[in-house]
Amino acid sequence: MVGHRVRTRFAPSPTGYLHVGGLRTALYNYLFAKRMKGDFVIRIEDTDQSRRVEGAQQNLVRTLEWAGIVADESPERGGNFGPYVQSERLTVYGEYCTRLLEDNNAYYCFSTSEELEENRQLQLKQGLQPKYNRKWLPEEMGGSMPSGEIRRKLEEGAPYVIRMKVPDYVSVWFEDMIRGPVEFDSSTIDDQVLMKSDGFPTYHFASVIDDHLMEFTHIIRGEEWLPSMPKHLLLYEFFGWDPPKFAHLPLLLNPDRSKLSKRQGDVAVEDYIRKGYSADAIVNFVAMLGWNEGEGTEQEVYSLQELIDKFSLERVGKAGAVFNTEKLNWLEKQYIKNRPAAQIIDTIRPILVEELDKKESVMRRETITGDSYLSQVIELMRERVGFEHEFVTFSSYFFFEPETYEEEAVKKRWTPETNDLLREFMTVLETLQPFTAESIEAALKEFVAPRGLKAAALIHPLRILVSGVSFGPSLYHMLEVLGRETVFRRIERGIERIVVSD
RNA sequence: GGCCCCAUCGACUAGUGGUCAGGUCAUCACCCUUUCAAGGUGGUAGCACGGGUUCGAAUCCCGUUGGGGUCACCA
Repeated sequence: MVGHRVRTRFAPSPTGYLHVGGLRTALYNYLFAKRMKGDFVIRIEDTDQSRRVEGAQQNLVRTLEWAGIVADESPERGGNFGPYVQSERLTVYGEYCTRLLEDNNAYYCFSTSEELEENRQLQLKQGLQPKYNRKWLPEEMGGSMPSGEIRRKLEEGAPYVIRMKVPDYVSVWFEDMIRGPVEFDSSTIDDQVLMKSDGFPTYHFASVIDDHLMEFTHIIRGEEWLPSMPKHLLLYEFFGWDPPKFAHLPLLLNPDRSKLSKRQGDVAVEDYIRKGYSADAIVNFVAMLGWNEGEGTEQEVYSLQELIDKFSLERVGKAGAVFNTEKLNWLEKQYIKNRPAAQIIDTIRPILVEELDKKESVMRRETITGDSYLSQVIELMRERVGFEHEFVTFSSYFFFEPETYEEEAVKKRWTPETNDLLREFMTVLETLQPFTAESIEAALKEFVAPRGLKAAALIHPLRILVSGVSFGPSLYHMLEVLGRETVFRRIERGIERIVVSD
């Protein structure tokens, strides 16, 4: 393996959406491969036809690519080690299975599921660890089944599975890149099914064969696979292959520290995309769940390229990490604060257009969907939104007339004189040249001073009339962006509609 | 239950024998301020426990406890 080009893989089964844990596994595989100037491969593990979901494979790849994780080899891109879908590699598994059979490392098993279950219950009742009873282990392999009986069943066409013969009492050892040395005793392992009765291989069998044939140098996967390491290692031994290096990643956890699962929150990457999280933030966040650069840095925000430059398996932690989205929210804001306006416009304009199709606005559509207007809105709002779509929804008053006026705020900011003051101030605004934040501010202060009023006496009512709410960006800048015409319209309409309850 | 993995603030973590145990998120207070944010300053908060080893342990060893994973013809 030394000196070979690094090759890693992400091997999901196409059963639905991309799990955030899966995203992290894929990401670490990708980062490691790219860091080492190697190849990252996607292989589809569809050996369970019953769980197959139409379109899942395409969705998986699409979501990965959304995150910036692009495979060098995959079912859609091809490559020199294909096919990359296990259901298209059945003959390969058949050949290697035959080899195991011939070498007496595997055997036919005709036990029915009912029989197996019965046996399991019996062992449980006796206080034993449930384990296959090796009923069909042939005599010549140390079992009690005569070869004639096996041959008879085969000729009969009886359904069967093929099991690996796990040697008794050998110890299996390997060095995990994250956990260090791990040792197992073969006596605790069952004779794992390698080929199912439908002719498909099990995960254990197919993945070992493919990992070898596809020449992966490093297998980076979730910790839930650690207990099946002895089976896999034994298979490498049976075939006389050098196993790749292994790294078992700590799990992503629910708030209660159990394995991250549905029902305790969203686990699909697609869920987070739908909520408005960006690839930048999700990738950054998920990368930091288990990995960090180490001493000497306080960096929290990393681009994908920076992650590639700095990633190493040595700095992956061993303990599980709670998937707590508080920090993800903060990261999302960091990215919004720094993202070029043009890029934000690309994502919010379609959202805005959709809104405008649903709900008419008195504002000129070409203006409010234009680059110039939108980038002004973005600069005013980027430090105040949590998601990009909030540029449209949270600050809808930049696009639509306010329909209601925050009741509490009106109550707090209105005095009996307020409306008259507002009307007077409008005459000032009417002729103000130019209509800019600076000139509005100056005019307002000039208006207010001789009357012995504070600027706030006008500022708050103006904000409420124009936006409907008591919070938002700098009032002066907001008025400038909205423009004189809109500001006037809203003040006039607002004064009529505001109900001042004493 | 067997086997395996893990254990620093509420969360993510730095730390590899000598640190006032550091940072980020969240939280609290204050500052800034027309509001809301953003920003700034400060605070609350942690080495699961018990034994060793050592002049000295968050760091090394053992045990306990706790948590998790896994024990399929699913991956």
